[in-house]
Amino acid sequence: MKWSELKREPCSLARTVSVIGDRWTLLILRDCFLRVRRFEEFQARLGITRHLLADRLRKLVRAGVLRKVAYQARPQRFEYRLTDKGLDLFPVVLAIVHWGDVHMAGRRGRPLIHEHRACGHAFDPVHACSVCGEAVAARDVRVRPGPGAGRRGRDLARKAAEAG
Amino acid sequence: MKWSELKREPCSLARTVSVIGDRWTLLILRDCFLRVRRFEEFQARLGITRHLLADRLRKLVRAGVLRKVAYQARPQRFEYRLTDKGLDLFPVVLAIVHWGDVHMAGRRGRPLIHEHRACGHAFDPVHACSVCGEAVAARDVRVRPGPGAGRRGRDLARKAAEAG
DNA sequence: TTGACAGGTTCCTTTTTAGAACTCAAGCTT
DNA sequence: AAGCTTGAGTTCTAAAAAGGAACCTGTCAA
Repeated sequence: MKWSELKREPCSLARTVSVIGDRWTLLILRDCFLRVRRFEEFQARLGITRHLLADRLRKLVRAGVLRKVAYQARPQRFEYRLTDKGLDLFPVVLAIVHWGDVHMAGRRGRPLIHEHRACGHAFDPVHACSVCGEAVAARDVRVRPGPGAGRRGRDLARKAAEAG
Repeated sequence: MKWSELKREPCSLARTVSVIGDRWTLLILRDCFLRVRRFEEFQARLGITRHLLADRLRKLVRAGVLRKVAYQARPQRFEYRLTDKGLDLFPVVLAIVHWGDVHMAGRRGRPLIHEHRACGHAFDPVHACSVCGEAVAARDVRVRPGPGAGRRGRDLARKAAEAG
C-alpha cells in the first residue's frame, strides 16, 4: 500500500495517518502547538532537512491543517499557522504526549507540564464518553460497522464482536 | 535527526513517536485493537511487505507494546498481543480515529462506530481535565517546563507564555 | 513424498531521506 | 554602488528505507 492509497481506505485511522502519520509531520505539529511558525525556526529546532520541511509544510497546507499567512510584503514572507482543522488535532498530540509522560519519561520526570487555564491546575488528559461522561478505556469499547464501512470493516467488526 | 536519537529527546511526544511514529506501526496497532494477532493475518489485511511487518512487530515487542505469546507448540507458533503499556495507547488511537471521523469521512459517513459498554451508547471521545473534569481544547492549555525539561523545552515554554 | 500452513528471511530494485551547497529577491551597510 | 544578510526555499549526490517476489524451516496430514 502506498501513501496515496491510504487516504482512500475506508478507515478513519488510515485516512488520518495519510495526513499526519510520519515522524517529521508529528514533530512539526508539536511545534505548531508550541507557537513555532516560521520555516527557519522549524528548521533550526527540528534539525530536519530543508527539503523535507518544505515538503511536509506543503502537504499540511494542502491537507488544510496549516495555512500560509503573509506577515510582511516586500519581500513577501509567510508563516504557517494551524487552521481550525489543525487545532482539532490537539487531542491527538495531547494523547501522544501523555503516553510518553507515563511510559517513556526519564528519571527526572516529564519535560513539559500542561496547565488547564480554566481551573488553573496541572492536569492529565482523561478520555471520556461523550454520552455518559465516564472515562473510557480500551476494554470498555465495542465496535460495530458504521455507514461508511467497507467489506473489511464489516468483517472486523463481526470478528471483534465474536471475540467479546 | 535519526530514529535512534529521537528516543533520547527531552520531549514526550518525540519519545512516543520513536515507538509509534510510522505509518505501518499505527496501522498495525489499529489492527491489534481490533483483535488481529497473527503474522499472516496482519500481512493479508495490511498489504505490508513481510519484511517490514517482521521488523515492526519486533520493534513493538522490544518497546514493550506487544508481547509474543505461544498459541501452540510443535511447531511453535506465536501471536502478538497488546501489553498493558500497549493498551494505554488506546486514547491515541481513538483520538486519531475521531479526527478522521470528523475531518476525513466520505459522504457515506464514518466507517466504524464505537460503543461504550458501560452506558450502551455510540459515543465520541471527549478530552477532559483530570482535575476539574471539564473538556479541554488547545486554547485552554498553557505549558510550562517540567522537571525533565531540557534547555529547548524551557525556551519554548517561555516563548509560549509570552505569546499568551 | 508431496503438499499445505505459519512465520519468517534473502535478494534485488525503486523510493525516500540526509546533508550540504546554491538560488533569489529585498533590504541594510559602508 | 558593492557587498553582506535574511527568509524561504531548490538542487545535487550519497545513504538508508521500503517494495516485491522467491526461498527456507518445522510439523502435520493425505
